Amino acid sequence: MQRTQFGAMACSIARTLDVIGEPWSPLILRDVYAGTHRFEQLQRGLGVSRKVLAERLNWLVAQGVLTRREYSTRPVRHEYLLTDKGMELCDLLLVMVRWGDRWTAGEAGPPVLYRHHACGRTSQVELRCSACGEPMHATDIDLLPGPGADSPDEERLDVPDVGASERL
Amino acid sequence: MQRTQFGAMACSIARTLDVIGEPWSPLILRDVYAGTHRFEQLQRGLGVSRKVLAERLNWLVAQGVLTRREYSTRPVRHEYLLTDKGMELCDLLLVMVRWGDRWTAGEAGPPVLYRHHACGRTSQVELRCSACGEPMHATDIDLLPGPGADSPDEERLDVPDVGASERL
DNA sequence: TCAGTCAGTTCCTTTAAGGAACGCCTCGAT
DNA sequence: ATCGAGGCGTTCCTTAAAGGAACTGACTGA
Repeated sequence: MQRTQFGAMACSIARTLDVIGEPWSPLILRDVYAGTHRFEQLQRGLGVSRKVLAERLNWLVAQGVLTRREYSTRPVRHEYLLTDKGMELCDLLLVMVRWGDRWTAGEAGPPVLYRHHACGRTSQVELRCSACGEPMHATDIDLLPGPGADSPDEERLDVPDVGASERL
Repeated sequence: MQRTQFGAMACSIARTLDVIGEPWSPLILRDVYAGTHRFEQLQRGLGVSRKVLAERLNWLVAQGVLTRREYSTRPVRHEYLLTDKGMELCDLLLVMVRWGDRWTAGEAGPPVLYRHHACGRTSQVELRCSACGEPMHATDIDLLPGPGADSPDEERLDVPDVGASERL
């Protein structure tokens, strides 16, 4: 498949995809978050091939999203736990859940409900502006080049410039 | 690659991935959101192969995330626009941006800034509970089986049961 | 008439996913 | 002590998908 590496792009979306964009990675994250920490359980629960699971776990550990913790010496056995970095990635899962619930759940309704500790109620996440606290959606936003933008280009805001050769 | 279909799983994350989980799809969505609507521009901006771009665009149109609008008869030319369903998917991009900015941007800082129309300030999205309005993160949540759950299993909450044969 | 634009499509090569088998270590029962 | 099962990978082969370049086809403008 010889897949393009997204990590080098000057775009936080591409760089996030570099970390969890591979097939299965978000589902592995979901299961670890939901309490499945061991290789065998993950493999059976997901139905993913052992080869891919091993690759993904190594990658996620290398990226600092998961940690490997020894839960048994002799034989040495590890389990996989979320780091802070990984736990924050789970916020992304919550937003995926909201969209999936809204647009793909259909008649049956959402397969999982989320109860908020603070208020004890079953609810969903909502996106709000960190500055004013009002709802903030993709429609309510202007894009501006930030300090990490790599090319002061015309109107191409977050389009990566990897090749940097054919400009046009 | 003979990839597993996620769409059939009883999990909103898996079903969302089925829609935009393929490589390039989120970046295509990003560019359409940022104002790139035509095949040629998308292809050049992303550096994706034309074959894959055509496949992805067809899929996203089929899923109702994008619409094809004719902007020229003779020759017939279409441009790609976000539907409401697609625009709501962009919320997901905003959350990816926040994580990417925080964990992958490094020294250079975020490549793109977001200005909130309502308050005019440059800010980020924040996740809050739709019921009580307080911050709501993956750490603040309990998972409960919902109406759309497919198997009243033990503790495996949102793990799909596609095989349904090997239970253990 | 000829180059150029735009949107795909086709073909070939390379790489990744699926899936099954195997390897290795250890514990527990016979 | 021997056998089987649990747990965690690794290896191998097949199949499918990504990359990339070339090609088609309908137009435009010089």
